[in-house]
Amino acid sequence: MHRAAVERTNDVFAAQLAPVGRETVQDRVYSELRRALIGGLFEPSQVLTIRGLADALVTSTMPVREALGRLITEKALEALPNRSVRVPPITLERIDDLLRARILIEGEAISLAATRMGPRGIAIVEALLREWDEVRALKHKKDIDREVTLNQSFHFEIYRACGSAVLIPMIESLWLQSGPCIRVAIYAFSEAGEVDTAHYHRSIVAALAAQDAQAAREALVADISRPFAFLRDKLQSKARME
Amino acid sequence: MHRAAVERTNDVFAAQLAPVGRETVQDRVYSELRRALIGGLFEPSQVLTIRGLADALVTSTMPVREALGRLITEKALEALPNRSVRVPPITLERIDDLLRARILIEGEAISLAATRMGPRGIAIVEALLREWDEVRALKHKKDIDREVTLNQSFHFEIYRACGSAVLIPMIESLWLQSGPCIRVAIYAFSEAGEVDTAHYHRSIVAALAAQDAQAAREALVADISRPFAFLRDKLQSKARME
DNA sequence: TCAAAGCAAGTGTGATCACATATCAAAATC
DNA sequence: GATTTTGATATGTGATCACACTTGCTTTGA
Repeated sequence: MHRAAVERTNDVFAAQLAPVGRETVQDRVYSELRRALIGGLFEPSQVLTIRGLADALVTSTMPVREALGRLITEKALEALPNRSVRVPPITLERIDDLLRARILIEGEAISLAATRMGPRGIAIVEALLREWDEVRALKHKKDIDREVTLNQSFHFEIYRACGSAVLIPMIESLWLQSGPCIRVAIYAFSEAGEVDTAHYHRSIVAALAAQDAQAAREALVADISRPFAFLRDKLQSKARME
Repeated sequence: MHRAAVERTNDVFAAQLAPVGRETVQDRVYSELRRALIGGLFEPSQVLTIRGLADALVTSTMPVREALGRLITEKALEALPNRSVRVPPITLERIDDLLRARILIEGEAISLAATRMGPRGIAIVEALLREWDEVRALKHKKDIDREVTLNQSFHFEIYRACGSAVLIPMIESLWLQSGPCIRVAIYAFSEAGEVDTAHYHRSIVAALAAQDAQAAREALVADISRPFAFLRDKLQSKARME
């Protein structure tokens, strides 16, 4: 076929056809497992099997085993000496360890973002906040998954502005690791009567709009510390009862 | 066989037989590739193929592809849109990004370690320093690999004392990412006449022995910043020449 | 009655095959 | 002679098979 003809063809369809994407099955499995982990769909200490997940995801074992291997290297899952793999169990030490790391790294990221996030970025996170308010307005239906997703978008929209290709994957890894814990904390919130989560987020946005890095960091620390503190108390009281 | 007979057998051999270990082929491949990456055996931008590595490591493709996948998720390698994988190229932004992250996280780790590392830990790192001096004494043979290994042991022996199961894997990931860059810097050192690396390490040990977290952090920052600064200058002057 | 042996189902690991795509050089076409 | 086409080779991906190990239950034997 002549070159001109090929380009003609491209021109005709370019506007109408969406790119079909080149995502592999493995990528989809990996993304799906990540989503499930961050969303807290798996419980701490839950054992996962390759064939079980392959059946659930309607694929063969191959993409699943590679995805599991990747999640194990980022400590989102844990390889037992039996060669079986499970969601890491919650311990007090792990909670404190995760919180400290998150404060350190996400605090740094938001400090950087405070000076680099333009009005356009601010507008986006403000829109996310409004969307969240709408979800919370119709309270009758506890759409926790939706809230988790919005919270994630809110935070990562900010972190993205820090412009670090090194820090952001680390934060993702930390969210992956704290996902199963956070889920427990969220359920605890639901039982205990929810505190105003939105308040912290509004403080964060205000600090970012003022380009006040220190205030943004402090508001963020308060925001991410709260569920961890909640979870910590819960675990301790449970430990006392036994 | 009766239980008593089994235990008799165990008693007889327990002292003589070493545990045989349960490492999989995939684990060995992964470790070997990590070693090569941290040691800078691969060059930035070098493309790696599954079958090529499998031949070089004398295994099949299966363990290699899973190891590559794991290294890609921790950003030690990079997946190109062609689906081929390469060692990430060096850019000025990436160097600054990596250095900032390393200062942040390794600085925190050594601060924690300063108060938690007992005299026993101090003795170990001092022994590593003496071993290093010996290697440097016979200077005629530039045993760079040995020095890289000793440097790694020195740093991670300290980080191990911080007691964080979250921070340490992150530091390993950062070393994996900066390995290929550092190798370039080390060669630059060799050409430019080496500055006294040992000085910084002695400062670190002194600060740790005095449990002075702030001084330890500052000495560490100086230590890890130096090769990055060197590499940075080298890249900039090369960029000017083109 | 109870512990030990044996068996069967389940699971992870590694090897191999089939297939789609990428790459690159030779050949063909203008 | 430059550009396109074509074909051979190389490479990543997914499926399937074979094997070893684990696990839990049943059967056996004292």
